[in-house]
Amino acid sequence: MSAPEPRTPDRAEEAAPVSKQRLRLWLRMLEATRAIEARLRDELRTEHDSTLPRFDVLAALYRRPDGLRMSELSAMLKVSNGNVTGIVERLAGEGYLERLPVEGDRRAMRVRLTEAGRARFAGMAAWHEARVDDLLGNIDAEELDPAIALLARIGRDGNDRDGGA
Amino acid sequence: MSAPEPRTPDRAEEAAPVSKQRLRLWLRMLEATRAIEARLRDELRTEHDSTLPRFDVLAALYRRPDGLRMSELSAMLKVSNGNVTGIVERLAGEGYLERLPVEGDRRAMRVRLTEAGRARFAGMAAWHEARVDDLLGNIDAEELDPAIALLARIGRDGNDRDGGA
DNA sequence: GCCTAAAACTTCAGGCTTGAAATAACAGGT
DNA sequence: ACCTGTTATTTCAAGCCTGAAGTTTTAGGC
Repeated sequence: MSAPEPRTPDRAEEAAPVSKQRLRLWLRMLEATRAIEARLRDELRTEHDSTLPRFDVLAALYRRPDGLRMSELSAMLKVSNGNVTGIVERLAGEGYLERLPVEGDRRAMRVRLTEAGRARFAGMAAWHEARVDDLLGNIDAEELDPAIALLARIGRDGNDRDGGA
Repeated sequence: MSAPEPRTPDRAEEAAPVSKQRLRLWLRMLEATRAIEARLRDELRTEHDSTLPRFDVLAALYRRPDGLRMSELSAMLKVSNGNVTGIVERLAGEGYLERLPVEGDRRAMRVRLTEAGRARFAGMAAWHEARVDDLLGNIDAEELDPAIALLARIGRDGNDRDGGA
């Protein structure tokens, strides 16, 4: 119990290394993702005076000229409702988006980019794409499709502990 | 093979799609990583009453019976010094690690797991490896090595904006 | 119309994270 | 011994994030 060693060399002679390799893959994923995120966050802060969460919100709204409800926004970004409340509040304070009432449902809020917000995001988006292209420059064209396909299979379906309860 | 690529006579004619693909790869990386992180964080919280940052600190210290200095710890985990201060404070409060003076340098702090900390991590580590193995169960054995190799090339070397200044 | 359950948000406490500023201690030169 | 610059660490403000609890409004059943 004190050391995570391969316990049963008899039957699981091949299963153990594979699980180790999966763990290694996971650590590399984390490492790579965090390195790039750190880079983007830093430059977003120093050169664009913004943050990744703000960028994500602007990006989601940019393709929706009519805006989104708070709950749609949080579902799309996969963050909690309360989280979106705060980010939207700050972005609205900065003049990049506006909150509108939803006709027929006084509980709901529709949130939409202002013109300033559209212009703001357009500038950041071009920078962002170029920057990501550069940071992933190591990956050649023919490697992209397979890598995308592989990652698309991770974290989606029911790899639940209970095989499908 | 899947995309009918013309032979790109012009310079920018191929650069654009590749950069789009790199962006797509980045978004998939983010998506997959966040999905798994969310899963692990949730179960770590509900089933082990802990968090990912705490787990990371315990993991780093587990392989170092003599402990680590605060600065070594933050360098290893690639987070700020101030961040580590807080996490270590909480873990020490919970009795899982202890802070010792460093002989010959009264500025420095050595941090080491207690016996309770070792036992605590040993339990979580087995769970963690099994859980990651399950969450990445979609990835077959023969895909692991190439994927690991590809990710190892991301986020490391100088893909800096200034090509080598 | 009234009641209850559900939905859309917000608020809050607690924790994580960073970058900047503050403290304390060391190291080297004079 | 005294400065000066550097190193190790903590402190702090601000933001991000979650899950839980609270508010207001809607929808459905009666």
